[in-house]
Amino acid sequence: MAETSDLCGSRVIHEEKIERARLSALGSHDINCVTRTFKAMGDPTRLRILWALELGEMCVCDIAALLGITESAVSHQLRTLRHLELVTNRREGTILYYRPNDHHVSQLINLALEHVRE
Amino acid sequence: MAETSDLCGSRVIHEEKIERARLSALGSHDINCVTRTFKAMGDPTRLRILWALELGEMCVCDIAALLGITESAVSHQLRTLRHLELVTNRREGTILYYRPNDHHVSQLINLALEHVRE
DNA sequence: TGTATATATGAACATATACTCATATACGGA
DNA sequence: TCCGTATATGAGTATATGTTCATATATACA
Repeated sequence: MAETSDLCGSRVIHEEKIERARLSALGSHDINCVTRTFKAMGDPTRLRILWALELGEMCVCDIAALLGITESAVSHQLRTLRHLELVTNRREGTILYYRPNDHHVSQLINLALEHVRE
Repeated sequence: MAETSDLCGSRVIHEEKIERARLSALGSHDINCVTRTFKAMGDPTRLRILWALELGEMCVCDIAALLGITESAVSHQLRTLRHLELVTNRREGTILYYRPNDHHVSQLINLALEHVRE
């Protein structure tokens, strides 16, 4: 039976495991960035936008028509995705064409699909 | 200049892009499952738990000590991760040892890390 | 310069969710 | 069977977040 000690008000059964985990733990910056990325992809509207853009660039009103929601809602979500550098855009007159920013987006979605379909 | 038509109250500029996206869109079941998976990984507490477990199985109170939160909070989050089959456990007496359920978990985190570090 | 189109943004509201606290369950040992 | 340990669960609460509505900005064209 493992020894039980007490640290910071928490019971600690396997100190060496905790120490090992503490040493390889991600820094708060990494945690925040990765968390925000996953959170962004963890919303049905944003996930459907990202998946659609993998087929090719689309403008805001087309995405709105595809998803059946307002252009304002799409624009808000695109801002979130832009700030996380998950999408980027190019302007042609008054129209903004959005596309995925890098190949990680589709890789992440396909990995998650593999997971849930297994 | 592209033609503008109207469908279901939304402006539609590029009907063929919308149709193409509609045909390859993910079904609502896939969307729900993938969304829940990303949402689960989009929380700092759960992400730190998943990352720690990649080093080897840990029990609830060790995780609580590592993260500096209550065992109740850890247990609640582990339930979420269990239901999504992101983690699994084995019992040894009264102690439950948790570990990642499959290799997708670390692949997803490492991909996201690549993205935010680029 | 004035108007129309396409998108962005701010505030407000309704819902979702992460944690806490209290309590319940599961297992081992006396 | 009674007690202690380890974990699970339910209700409540504070915070976060997705959408809507109203308004602002940017570009094209007359």
